[in-house]
Amino acid sequence: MNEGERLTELAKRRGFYFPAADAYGGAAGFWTYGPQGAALKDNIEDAWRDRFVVQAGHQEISAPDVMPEPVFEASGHLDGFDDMIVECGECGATHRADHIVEDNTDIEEAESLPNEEVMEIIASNDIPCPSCQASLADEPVDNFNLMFETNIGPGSSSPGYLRPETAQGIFVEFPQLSEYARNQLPFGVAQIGKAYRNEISPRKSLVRVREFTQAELEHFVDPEEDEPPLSTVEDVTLPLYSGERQQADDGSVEQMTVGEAVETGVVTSDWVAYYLGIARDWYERIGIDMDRFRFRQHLPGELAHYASDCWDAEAEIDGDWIEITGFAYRGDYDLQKHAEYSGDDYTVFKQYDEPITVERPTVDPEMSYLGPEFGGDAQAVADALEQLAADDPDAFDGEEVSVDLDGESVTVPVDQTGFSVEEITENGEHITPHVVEPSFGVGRLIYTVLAHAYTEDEVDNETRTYLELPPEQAPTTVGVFPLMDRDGLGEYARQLAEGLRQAGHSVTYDDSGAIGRRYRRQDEIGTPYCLTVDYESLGDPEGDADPENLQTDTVTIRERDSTAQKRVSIDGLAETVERLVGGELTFDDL
RNA sequence: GCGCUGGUAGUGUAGUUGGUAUCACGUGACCUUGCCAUGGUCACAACCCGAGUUCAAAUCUCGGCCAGCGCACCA
Repeated sequence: MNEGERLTELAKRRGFYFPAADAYGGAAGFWTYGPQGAALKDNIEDAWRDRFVVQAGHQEISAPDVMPEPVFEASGHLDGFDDMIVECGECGATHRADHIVEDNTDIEEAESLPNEEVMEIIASNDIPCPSCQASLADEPVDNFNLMFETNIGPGSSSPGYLRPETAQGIFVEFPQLSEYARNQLPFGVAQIGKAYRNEISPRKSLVRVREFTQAELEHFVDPEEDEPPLSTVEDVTLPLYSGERQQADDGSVEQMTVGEAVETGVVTSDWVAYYLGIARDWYERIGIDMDRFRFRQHLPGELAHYASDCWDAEAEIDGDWIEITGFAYRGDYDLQKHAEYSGDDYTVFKQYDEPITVERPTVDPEMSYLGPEFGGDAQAVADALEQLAADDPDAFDGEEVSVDLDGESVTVPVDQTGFSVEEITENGEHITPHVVEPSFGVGRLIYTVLAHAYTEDEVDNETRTYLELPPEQAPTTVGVFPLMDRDGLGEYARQLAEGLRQAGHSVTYDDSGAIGRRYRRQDEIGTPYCLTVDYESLGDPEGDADPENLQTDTVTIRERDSTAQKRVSIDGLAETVERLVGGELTFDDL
């Protein structure tokens, strides 16, 4: 079994995740998180929230999963997510119609052409099926949209779509969100939520699915003035796999600090570099193996149309590199689009330190002259004069001024134009913010964390499987066991478990079978600590304990990774466990 | 979406001249067990779905669904 298979088996057996609706044959690309998986997902989301919202001083929102069509017309998903496909009647292979047209003709951007035209181009150019060379001349060109479509309300007059990314829910609400940020750049808005893509072929359990959770941050910045606090991350070492490195033969990763990456220009955007640094430490915190991790730069050909520089965080599993986060500098693309399509204001007013006075040439044409002189063209002449004043105020220096009207030059006396140069005080300007976007795939993070946490070792000549999860991420914090369920050990342990639960810990109580078996159960779900109530806890002088030195009201605490045990007092135990989980205390300190 | 391979208790598996299913782990109960999958007894639990062939289908045929891999796809 390879890593992925072992993980899938463990995930199903122990309740991390499994195919959804299996009773009805299931549906490809949909997974249910079981009790352990849902808890792990919550913990990872909480850790993300802690770092990218709370510590970063950003705000979190929750937008709808369904949005009306115009949102996706503006975002470009309606066209961009809509693939033109043509199916070969001979071999049945499906191809991107626009791609084969681009490959076989001089036409670029075939995607923007209507389907019928693409079909005609295929026929008239005799483009064959790339798989079997059969003629595609009479094959219809169809659309396949990766977005799930639905209807809002009765009938089909109001189409809606399940969002293919959470980001648009932030962009579309920018005017309101900006208001909440008191219109002060920079500010960040985060969202953790579901996104949906009707993928052609879901693969590799949680890696490519049709419904998934994204954790996205949209950091809105003033491109002219705002700088990331690079000094806080400049010494963080990044494993960078630049475009240049990818094209070189050895294809090796280069270890470089954030500071060096910015200085040498390997990462062109300071903002992206900043987030790579933040994210790298965060990945380590949630348990991703930094020896199986890299940041890969998008090659020029794979860059999205809106992005200038883009890096993916990738993790290695079974020799494959899986994208777990995309870091994009999206510029002002998204806000511009929504401004254009909605007509609303997606800018921020940026006040100057000092108001500035500018000279602005203006015209105030004498319409009672232009009207009789130019008739129906009078307004066009006035507009042309206004444009000329802005472009070339010197043209108004003489007695007459000429403007171009539909290729014809017309002349107007300057004294009829009302030309003047006004002094105007400007207090600031409207700018469209740029956006820096780290976008995390939560399911893929879970998959990676589990794969990297999966460990086997040997205890007393037996193979032991355990998940080396950081205590903070572990679905269950502590297992509580009586050594045996008799002589009051069980009652004592149940009370202990209850007390820990009331203190907010995620506790599993288990009195079934031998103690070793119970430890192994917890090992497999990554529970970092187990507490065992034994006879010494009760003050029973029988057995192993030194009767002269009985430590009543103590329990043993066992560490998952080392299987080492220590004896701790039940006084303040909830707090001790909390400090262990929080990393303020190590097991060795006990 | 195409192709290849596969689908048997919760998990991993055995099982082709067609006759209702093997083993292990697991789960539960009881006994044993004074700290790392103890031993014992008992119990629970499966042939992916549908159609066809047949007296009879886990087994043969067809279709579907699902999984893994390859191709394609991944604004």
